[in-house]
Amino acid sequence: MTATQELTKNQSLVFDALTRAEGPLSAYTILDQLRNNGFRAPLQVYRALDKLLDYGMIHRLESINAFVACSHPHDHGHSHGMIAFAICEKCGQVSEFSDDVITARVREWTNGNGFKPSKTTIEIRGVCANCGTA
Amino acid sequence: MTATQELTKNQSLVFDALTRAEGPLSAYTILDQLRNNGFRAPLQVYRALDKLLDYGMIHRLESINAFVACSHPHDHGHSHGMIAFAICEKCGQVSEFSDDVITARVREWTNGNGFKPSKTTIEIRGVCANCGTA
DNA sequence: GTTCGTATGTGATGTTATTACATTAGTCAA
DNA sequence: TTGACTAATGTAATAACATCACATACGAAC
Repeated sequence: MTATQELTKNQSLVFDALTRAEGPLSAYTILDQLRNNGFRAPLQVYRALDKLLDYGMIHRLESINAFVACSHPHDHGHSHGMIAFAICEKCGQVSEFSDDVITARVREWTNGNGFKPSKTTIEIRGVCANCGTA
Repeated sequence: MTATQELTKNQSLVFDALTRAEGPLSAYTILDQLRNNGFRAPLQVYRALDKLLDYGMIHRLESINAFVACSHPHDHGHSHGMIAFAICEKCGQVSEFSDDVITARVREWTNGNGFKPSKTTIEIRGVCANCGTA
């Protein structure tokens, strides 16, 4: 799965909504935006979100219960490491970055403790440069 | 706020419930455990949790909507850095650690990007050593 | 004792996510 | 073409998590 064309109808609608938004959306916000496209129930959104997460095309922001389109569309899994998110609590903007040192350091801990990681969440909430100076 | 004695009645009850548990509990699980102590409504739990979070005596695990007693009771704020959690998806056990390198690396990013962090979440979900070998 | 801040009690409501079950559509093989 | 299988979808109900609004009680300061 590498291109939007291979998505199903519902998956495309949800992915497009997230891409248009340029910021995180809750599942229910997506649902409301897609009512004109025939969406009636939360499950239609959640099912699409699950697949898009599988495909690495979107991310879930655990600390705010919202979803955002991946900002590195040509590197879906960020194959080399974990991703960190900086979430502005004023404007909602999300910056996505990955850091090899952090990745290595986390892996050190998990290796040293016999812990098999499946998913790692790194989320920094605060105020972005724009909102901080304004 | 440094000792359990200074907590209010509800705060003590909630904190004790979390301490007894030796693992994360959801707000509603705590509520159910405290019904015999006069708890009737979620807000009683959430208010106590908010305070305990303020005091640094407990942590909130964003990725599983649960709360856990701080495992470093003599260093409530882990004053020097951010805390990471390794959460076992089999047995629910949570390991808490802090890593200066990760802390520094995150701070580098935020400084470099003019981002003022207020709260940072690092949660590793996976399978702990015990559950992995069993 | 009045005032004020903090804590508490209670019901209703808001928000996020899942379960259960029915239906539709596509694929592949006999 | 039919049948069997799998993936996607539709829908209603419910579960799980969290907050709002308002009333009451308690304790310290004056």
